[in-house]
Amino acid sequence: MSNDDIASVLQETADLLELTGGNEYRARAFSRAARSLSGLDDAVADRLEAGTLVDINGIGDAMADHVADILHGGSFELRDELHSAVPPGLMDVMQVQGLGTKRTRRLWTELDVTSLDELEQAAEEDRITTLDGFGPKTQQNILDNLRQLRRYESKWRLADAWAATQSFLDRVQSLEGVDRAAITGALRRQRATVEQAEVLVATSKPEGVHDRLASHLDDPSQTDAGLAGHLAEGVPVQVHVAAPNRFGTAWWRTTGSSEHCTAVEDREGAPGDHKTEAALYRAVGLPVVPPVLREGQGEVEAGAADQLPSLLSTDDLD
DNA sequence: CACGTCCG
DNA sequence: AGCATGAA
DNA sequence: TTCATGCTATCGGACGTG
Repeated sequence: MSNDDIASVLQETADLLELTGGNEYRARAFSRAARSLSGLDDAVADRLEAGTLVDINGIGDAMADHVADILHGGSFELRDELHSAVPPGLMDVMQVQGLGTKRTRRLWTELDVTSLDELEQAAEEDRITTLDGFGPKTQQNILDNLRQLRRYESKWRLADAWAATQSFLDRVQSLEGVDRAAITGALRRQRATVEQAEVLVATSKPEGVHDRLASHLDDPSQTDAGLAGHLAEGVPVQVHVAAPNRFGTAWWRTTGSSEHCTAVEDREGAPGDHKTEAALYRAVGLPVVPPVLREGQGEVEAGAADQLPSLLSTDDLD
């Protein structure tokens, strides 16, 4: 449990307090405590141990107790109480840009909006403008921002998914039977957002590898080409398993995009088994196409004409 | 223009 | 809720 | 040291509303 994790529980409590119409100054106290903790250099757990938590601005005896509870069980009494007093969907409503605790509370109490769906419906039926202080622009902004939010729900930012996957890889690579493990899929293509992480594992003796991999995943399940589950950080992950002698082909195939793969296959048909991507591209008469370019945007034609753009790399920095 | 609300 | 201050 | 009391609570900019 990182400092930021603890801080977000406190901030959530502040929001819940305002959402339920509680004392706004009490809510601010939780906000301030959250801010102090997220900007703290040392680990909160250490501070708690040393008893120096109360030295921090905005943290007194009561708040320190709450923090201890959070560290121990992920939550604390007040927060649990407030949580059960608020419809679960209301927290989603607050994620809409332009909706804070005040407006969300009014939508809830005056229009019975308790979820994104109900919010959308209210806006479409022009009911939001019936509220004092909510005009046509506000209603339209709500609708726009709600749809914007929908486009990114179940999407992970590249950097977050990448970091989570990397720490999974670090553990997986040393597993018995794992010759090699690599990031693949949209994540390898460095898409700005990804729906899931994908990892390719090469193994020469598949027996038992599935189980060992599964033990590092949350809610693991068997799939056609390997297994699926969630990383500790909550990112959905697809683990593909392949024999080493066709690692290159599997890596290429799982990296995609499907448009890129189709474009390659349109030249020479489906590639055979290759150990490396370099061998695969050589076999189809193309230079190795960097993963970021494999989007089916003409990179195959460009490669065939030896016209691939040269990408910037960290080496280009002074 | 004054006020409330949201955001960072 | 935190914090400062003063009393028990 | 503990307890009781009273005072305080981030802030500036942007935007929409009436």
